[in-house]
Amino acid sequence: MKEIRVVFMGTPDFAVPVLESLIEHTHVVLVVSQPDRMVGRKHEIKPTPVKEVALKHHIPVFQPEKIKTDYDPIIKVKPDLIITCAYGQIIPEMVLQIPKIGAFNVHASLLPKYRGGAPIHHCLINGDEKTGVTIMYMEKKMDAGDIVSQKEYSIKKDDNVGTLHEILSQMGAKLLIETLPSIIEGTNNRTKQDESKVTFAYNIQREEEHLDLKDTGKNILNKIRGLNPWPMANILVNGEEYKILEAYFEERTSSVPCRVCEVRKDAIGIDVLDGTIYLTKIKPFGKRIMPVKDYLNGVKKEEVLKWQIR
RNA sequence: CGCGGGAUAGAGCAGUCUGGUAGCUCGUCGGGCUCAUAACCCGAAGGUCGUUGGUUCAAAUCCAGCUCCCGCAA
Repeated sequence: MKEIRVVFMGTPDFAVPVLESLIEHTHVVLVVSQPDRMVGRKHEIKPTPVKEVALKHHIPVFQPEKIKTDYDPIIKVKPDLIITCAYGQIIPEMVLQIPKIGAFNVHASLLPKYRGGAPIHHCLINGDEKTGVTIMYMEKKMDAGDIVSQKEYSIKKDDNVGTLHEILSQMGAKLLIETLPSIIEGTNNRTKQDESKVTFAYNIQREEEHLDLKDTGKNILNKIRGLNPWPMANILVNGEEYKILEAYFEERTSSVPCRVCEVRKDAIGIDVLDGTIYLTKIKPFGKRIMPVKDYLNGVKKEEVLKWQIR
């Protein structure tokens, strides 16, 4: 596959293993990534993770503001293949027609479930038992192309966004390399997505990060898991935003939602609809992430029992 | 020059306003109690109070610069 000329389009960490595999097995002639953005508190501009890898391997990088109108460099390198993974911009049909063999995408869900930018978060929030990765044809419509190959993953009880992200990005890279020979030979599978089973996983909105303590313990735990370690679920304590990273749940018949009912040695118990959520890892306002055990070393138990939670 | 919070023992914090012997809760180590323990009791080690300079008889504390961390906003 070394002679296959590939243009890779991707931006965040998730795309890095895919790019690295492509570099190892094919001839990556150009990397397309989002423009460098200001990140952090100061005016620091950081290259995207994908760009860093490209630079390390001395591969040219192209970072158009608008791929919709600005794609000449892709034409110039005469690619056989375009591979995308979490690029971050809608890619116009004109670009998809450039490569001789075709344009393919690596997506972190079992399509047609969870089209969109945050499939990992949504499968955890919904409490799914399995997810996976999909290699599919690129189409004008987002994540709607025909499926070439898929691989499933059984979600473990202690998986969160961080662990799934890691696992699925590796899995996606591996599946792509396994699938590539058939794509190059033209012997690959091509299955239409069942439109009746399509669901969407849009990016998480700021308001969705807030925990509804009148919900069931199970739903709340799923949400905590599905937002950990990024962007993190939160509650308001005395008007300040506390992030919740880990918790466990105990069922209880009589509970008054939103109230701190118990302070244990290493957990803070808050009543929800059908029991008590015990917080074990939090990020207090203005502080860093810490186990609740550490947090309790520095505050009085009585103060915690007086928390006004919303 | 976008706005704000912070840095004190391995961890989480108090002390700073009003300058005068370095504290609390944990953890660690040693000993005791116990059939036993993550429980309880006794004891110990562990800090140039982020960094540099200034004021002062005396600075964790007051003043100024710098570094790093954390939110918000982008």
